[in-house]
Amino acid sequence: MADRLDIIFAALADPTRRRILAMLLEDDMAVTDVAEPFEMSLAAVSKHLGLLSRAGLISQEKRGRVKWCKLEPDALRDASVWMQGFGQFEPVNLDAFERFLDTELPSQKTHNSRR
Amino acid sequence: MADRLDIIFAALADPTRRRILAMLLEDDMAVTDVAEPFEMSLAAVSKHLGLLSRAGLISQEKRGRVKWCKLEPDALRDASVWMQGFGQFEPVNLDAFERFLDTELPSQKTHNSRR
DNA sequence: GGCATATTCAACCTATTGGTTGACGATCAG
DNA sequence: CTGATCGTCAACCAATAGGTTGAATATGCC
Repeated sequence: MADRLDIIFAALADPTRRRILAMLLEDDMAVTDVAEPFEMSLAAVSKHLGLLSRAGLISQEKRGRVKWCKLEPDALRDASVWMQGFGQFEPVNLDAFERFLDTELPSQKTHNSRR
Repeated sequence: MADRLDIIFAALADPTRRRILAMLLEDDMAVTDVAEPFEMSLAAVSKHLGLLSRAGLISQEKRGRVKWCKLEPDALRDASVWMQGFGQFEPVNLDAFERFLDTELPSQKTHNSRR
């Protein structure tokens, strides 16, 4: 009964998960590497990734011991369509997006080791 | 500490609240009229409206006994900017939006009495 | 004043969320 | 085989979300 949009918006409503998505925007990452910059247990991050995966926002593929996480931006299209129906939004302002990334990715250390 | 985007996305993650927003897209409405099509108490709808208001997605203005609810589509801009940074979304597909409205506004009886 | 209407508040209940820890299964390296 | 690494699972916990009901507060009508 829970609508697809319910799940997508709920997934986006958490700052940890939005930060993960922003990280994956740069590159695919292993679960352990995703978890590294967060001050919480690996299990907690694993749960967040499970939520993102169930929402279709990322996909996960296991190769060997390592499970790679990949951003699936297509899943945002439904939500984006829904939202844009409400407003005559200005043409996309990428600068504003950069500002969001800056606030949500503090202390931008480059991880993505071991590919 | 709860980010503005947290609150906006959380507000959008509930089907009742999305349906309310879609209703307000047509016209401003009094709290009682907003609540009418829902199978839940007035207090519950009032809480939902409070959440939407705190998220900035609607504004509420009391005139006499009646509190009028008004859509504030501007508040969606931040979230929209965030999302669009992730994808090269096709130009807005209004037909898709209409489909969402159909699924989220079942049995479209026209309320908006007593203005 | 006295009653009806519009809306919120307060207390409560249950389910879900976001986190923890410890044990576990899989896979790779030596 | 042994041991380390990768990731999930299960059980638990505190806080929040979404709903209820009943009382309370405004306001409008006669």
